[in-house]
Amino acid sequence: MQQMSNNNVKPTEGEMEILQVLWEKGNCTVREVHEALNKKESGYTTTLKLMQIMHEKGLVDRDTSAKTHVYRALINKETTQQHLVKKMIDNVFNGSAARLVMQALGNKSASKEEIDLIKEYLDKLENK
Amino acid sequence: MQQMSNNNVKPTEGEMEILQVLWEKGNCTVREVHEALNKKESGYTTTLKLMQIMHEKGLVDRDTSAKTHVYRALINKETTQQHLVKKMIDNVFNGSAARLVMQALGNKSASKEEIDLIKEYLDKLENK
DNA sequence: ATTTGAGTACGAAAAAATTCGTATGCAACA
DNA sequence: TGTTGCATACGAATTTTTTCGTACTCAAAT
Repeated sequence: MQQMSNNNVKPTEGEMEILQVLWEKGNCTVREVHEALNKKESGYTTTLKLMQIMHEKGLVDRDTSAKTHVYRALINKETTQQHLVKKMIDNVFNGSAARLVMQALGNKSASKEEIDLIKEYLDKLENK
Repeated sequence: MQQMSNNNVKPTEGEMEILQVLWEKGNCTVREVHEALNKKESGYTTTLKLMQIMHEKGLVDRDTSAKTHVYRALINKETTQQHLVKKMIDNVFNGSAARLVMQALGNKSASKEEIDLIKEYLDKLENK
């Protein structure tokens, strides 16, 4: 079979950084990804290898028709984020979403714009 | 010196689980921790070893006056949570606290009470 | 035609994290 | 006095993740 649900696959931290770039920029070459996350100490082939492994795991797909391959994320951004957030809520905030939220806001000095955005969102949430 | 700020130390995932228990329950023996997180496949000495390593790293302290040692977390819960949240925001939500918040709320169907709590909190945040 | 540069493939080393086996101490108790 | 049960200590094996070295290919420029 090609590959069944890969939603059970848990990306490592390094893989997450790469997925991040792919989600952000859309399709990318290895070099583009490597430059986007300009890790101080880490060679090009490291990024390459990581992306090859991700391909084996079914986390990304790639177009190999040209010499320089082009990668794209296969797993869903929102779903993956959701998993991670849920894990953090359980794991770090004893299951309380509210506590995570406050921590996130208090700490990160969110801008007024961001805060308004969130309020709006909360209103919508409440009215349904 | 005793030990300087250990806030640079980044707990591993396994260590986080243990810290969680220590923060929750206060001081604990190894057995108590091991039972609290009843990992399916993982022996008692694994938990013991992990906690010993955490002691070396300065993540926990322990009272060895009795035969059965009693551990307590040395690093601060809020500070640690803050670090983790910040990392997640940067790493997974492209620096947007708001996006993490919405993900956390949308997903976890927070109760009306929780939502109100958060709104209140936001108002306070905005007014200073 | 050669050289050069940018790309992939991939084994294997290195580093990090987890897990376990076994030695040993000690206290309770049969 | 054993013997049994829980506890620590700790080296070492295992597993997971990251990193790199090197070989090979191909196209473009010399």
